[in-house]
Amino acid sequence: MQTILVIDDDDSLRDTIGVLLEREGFRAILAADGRSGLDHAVLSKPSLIITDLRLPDISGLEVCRKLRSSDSKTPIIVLSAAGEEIDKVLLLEIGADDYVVKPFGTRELLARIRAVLRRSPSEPQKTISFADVQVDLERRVVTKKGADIRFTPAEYNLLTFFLQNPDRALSRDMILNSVWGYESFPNTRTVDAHVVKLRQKLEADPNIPRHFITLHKVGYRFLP
Amino acid sequence: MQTILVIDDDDSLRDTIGVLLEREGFRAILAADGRSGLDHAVLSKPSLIITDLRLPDISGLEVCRKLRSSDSKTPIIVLSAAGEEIDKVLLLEIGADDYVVKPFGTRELLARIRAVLRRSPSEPQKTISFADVQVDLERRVVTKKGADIRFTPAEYNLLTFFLQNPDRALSRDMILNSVWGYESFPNTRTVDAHVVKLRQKLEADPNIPRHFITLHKVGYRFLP
DNA sequence: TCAAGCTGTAAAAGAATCGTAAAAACCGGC
DNA sequence: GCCGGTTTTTACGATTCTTTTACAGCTTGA
Repeated sequence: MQTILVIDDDDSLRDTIGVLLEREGFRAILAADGRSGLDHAVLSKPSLIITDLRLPDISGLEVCRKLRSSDSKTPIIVLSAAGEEIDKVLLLEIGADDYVVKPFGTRELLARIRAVLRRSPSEPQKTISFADVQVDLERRVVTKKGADIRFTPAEYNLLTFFLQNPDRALSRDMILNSVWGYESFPNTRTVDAHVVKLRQKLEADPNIPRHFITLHKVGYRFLP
Repeated sequence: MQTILVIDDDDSLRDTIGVLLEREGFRAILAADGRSGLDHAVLSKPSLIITDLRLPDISGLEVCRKLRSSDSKTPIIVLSAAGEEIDKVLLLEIGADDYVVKPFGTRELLARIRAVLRRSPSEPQKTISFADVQVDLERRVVTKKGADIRFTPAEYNLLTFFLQNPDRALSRDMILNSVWGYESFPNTRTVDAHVVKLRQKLEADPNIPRHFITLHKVGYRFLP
């Protein structure tokens, strides 16, 4: 799933865009000013950043500049109020990929977003995280509250499978097929044994699992 | 075939659009006011909804809001009279996907319809709903008025069986065969016991069932 | 109308599944 | 072959679900 960061100080507009994005299958991260926007840009590694030009602290232009000084790739769409003077050349020079004038319709904004994302194909996700847990798919390392946690290969495979299928009812057969492969068919309790390990290593209280949920007679469900 | 719901109080315009749509291979459902429009939206699960902004009872905006509160995906195109002011941000807020200003040509409307449908490809049915109840097949979750309701596996299986066979006389034997499998033949009262649970959890008044109907000496019938 | 047979329903009895630790089997490298 | 680590199986108490039971209230048709 692609993440989009929205920086705008207009609460209702920001939330509206957030809802719209989530409805369209994006993950939306919202920031009300330039500073926190930049923080989120670094922390969450969004696939796209949408920023208002006029922000309470740093201007949108400045946000672009700062972003570009550390990260040259993430595409940026700039929002500007109607009538606000926009120096298109300056914008593009600074590294904005597109701009949209308020007020705009869903169609227009989404079209711009899709166009920009299409031009800069997003790289496969390198890390996944939930709660206080981060999984670095490239280094194959799991950390909880910053501390490394060792996972055996089977545990790690099961964990990433859960992460890639959040909030879905997963039967033991589905899990065995996907994680263990079609050939091998170990006793079904194998899955349970491994889920226990995941809970012990990742749940705040393994007795009251909040992420790895049992679906009685069905299987399990992972909730981020 | 894709179904399109048209809500407009102008009889001739509504019928014109209906004819146009059918000529283009869509199934058209027509509603003259907001209330019946919402009813059709729930019952017929259209792929797209076209609604006038000004309606005799509920405004088009309100229709959008109500729709979005239960269903976030079905795209909406709003029609507005010429001169009528449209706040684009507001449209976006309530989740309209596009708008067309009257008077418009058939070509334009069709183009908008196709564009919107292209953006939201109809996915295989992942949820089933009736009245104020929604069943998410992928998450295996049942909600009533938005609130989660827990179902045991047998209850859930029975429920989905009813949902897939609405308005049909279902004998206890048919139900046992389909839901419990051919082998096992528990005492027939098992079905009754589970129907009781469904009623308790889903009927407004379990004493006066309106969805899970008893057919004396036969079995049951599910009415959406 | 009345009796015989159905159905509604709570609660008891009975089954099945799950959590979990610990034992057994496996596996690759030395 | 042995060793350390990993994976699978096993076993059993705890938990949850399913079926049966029992009785009251209904429906049906003579």
